[in-house]
Amino acid sequence: MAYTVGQVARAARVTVRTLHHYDEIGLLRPGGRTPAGYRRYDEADLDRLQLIRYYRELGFPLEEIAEILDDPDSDPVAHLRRQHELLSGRIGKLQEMVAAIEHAMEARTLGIQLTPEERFEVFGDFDPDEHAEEAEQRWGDTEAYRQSQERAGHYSKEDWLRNKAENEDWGRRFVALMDSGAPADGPEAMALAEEHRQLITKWWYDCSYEIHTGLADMYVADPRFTAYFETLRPGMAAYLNEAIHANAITRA
Amino acid sequence: MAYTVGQVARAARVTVRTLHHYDEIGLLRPGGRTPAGYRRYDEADLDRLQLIRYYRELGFPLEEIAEILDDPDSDPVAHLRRQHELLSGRIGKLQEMVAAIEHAMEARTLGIQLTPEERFEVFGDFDPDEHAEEAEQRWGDTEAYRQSQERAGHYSKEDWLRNKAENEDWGRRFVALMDSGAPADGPEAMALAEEHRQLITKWWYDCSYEIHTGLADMYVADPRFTAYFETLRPGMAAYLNEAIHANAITRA
DNA sequence: GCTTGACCCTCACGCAGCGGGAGGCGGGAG
DNA sequence: CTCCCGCCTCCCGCTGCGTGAGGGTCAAGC
Repeated sequence: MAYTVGQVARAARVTVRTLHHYDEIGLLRPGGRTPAGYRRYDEADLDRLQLIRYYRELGFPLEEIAEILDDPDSDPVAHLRRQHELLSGRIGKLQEMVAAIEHAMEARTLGIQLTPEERFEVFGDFDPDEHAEEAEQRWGDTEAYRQSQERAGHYSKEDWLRNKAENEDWGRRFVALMDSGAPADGPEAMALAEEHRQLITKWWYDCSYEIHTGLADMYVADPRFTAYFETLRPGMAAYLNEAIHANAITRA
Repeated sequence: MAYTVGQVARAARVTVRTLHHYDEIGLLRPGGRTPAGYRRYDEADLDRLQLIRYYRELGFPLEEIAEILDDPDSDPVAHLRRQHELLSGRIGKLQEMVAAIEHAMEARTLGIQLTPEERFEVFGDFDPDEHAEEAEQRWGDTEAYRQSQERAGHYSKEDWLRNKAENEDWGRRFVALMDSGAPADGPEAMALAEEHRQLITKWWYDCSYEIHTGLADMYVADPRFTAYFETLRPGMAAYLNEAIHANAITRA
């Protein structure tokens, strides 16, 4: 069974030009040609093109793909296996990016300023030694700097004010609940935790129970977030953390 | 607080040249310059660069990023929100690709040939009508074609033979179990299901319980896979499916 | 006050990975 | 025999930087 460039292009969702290019640079030479010079692709070519597409999707340069594919030491299965790993890695990285976005959004709502490193942390590993030491000199006394910048955030719009009002209203009711002595895993605390989750969903993004517990853990893990809640009411970070977890468990 | 190009470049994990480029094309103009002409970046520039990096990671061209960022109708939060959605979408797509890879690997182990469309299905939506009708003419009578190609697979190597032997051994024992009249959710069936999972892990990729049940469902959903198991022993596809599910539930 | 080394500046050319068009041949349907 | 679509081979253009060349700058140390 042989296919023309156009057929292959449509099936593989690439342009004819791309196939020409791959032919030119020797990455994917069609199995043969017709007397008139038309390219004829066979099954083996499709196999190869499939692998090429996956490697491209993963960001490999064409030359490197050619090397990988022409390596006699790796059979077709090895490629699939490898791509499986690479894809899993990519997914993990993207999930980190999602977490970073959530972190950034949460920081904004509370008016907390992130350090330059934190903003870009997710974009790659860099020498942690270099970081730990240089950070102090390069970005100044970060803690003091943060304090000064805190709540200086980047507000905008009118919605923003309503959002803030709703948040503060929720905060007052939450503090009142704590003062009442109600348990953190009781129905009232869980109700307010749920309301918190829905406030996030309403104003920011679709906050699942999983994401919500992730945020809750950050509230007690990241000192700046902890500090924020502790200023509202001592013990609030831990109390809120427990309430969110209790809520997530019973609702999910 | 102002930063030099070098500082920003290190923090954001881009090159100085890239920042120069962004300045040139107007995508990211530094907040100011020193008397000597040195670029000085401020916090707002870092904010913007962070967004740029995320959009780039998502494959947006620079010009489009500029448009998006300079759109007065979308505040900073809207960007984060948007990126959150886009990232989630990307993750979903990659997960489909992983599933496709697993599908391809499984097809290979059983010597089943995929159609050209199936190979590239994951790379984008295309008109399903066009597909359903044209597929028949363009790729020939697919069912007959598949039959003829079945088991003509792409074998290689020596490991391959050992793998095959182990698989067949497992198959014999599984058929024997079925003949014994043991229930599909009984301990022996679950033990063989577990062994199946570990064979995949040993020879192909790390097969979690989740992936395993996904495969099991494919065995009864995709007629070609069903056919394969049914030739070994009528009723085997459904029986194996149940065993795998039972195993996954009790072990996980 | 002078050197040194790390950092900054502005051109300017180059390269990958195609996009897109020009100009021309091939082939099957009518 | 003609029409039209699909194929062919140049070839120029674009994006997103990499990589110097050639030359100023600034903080540190002597």
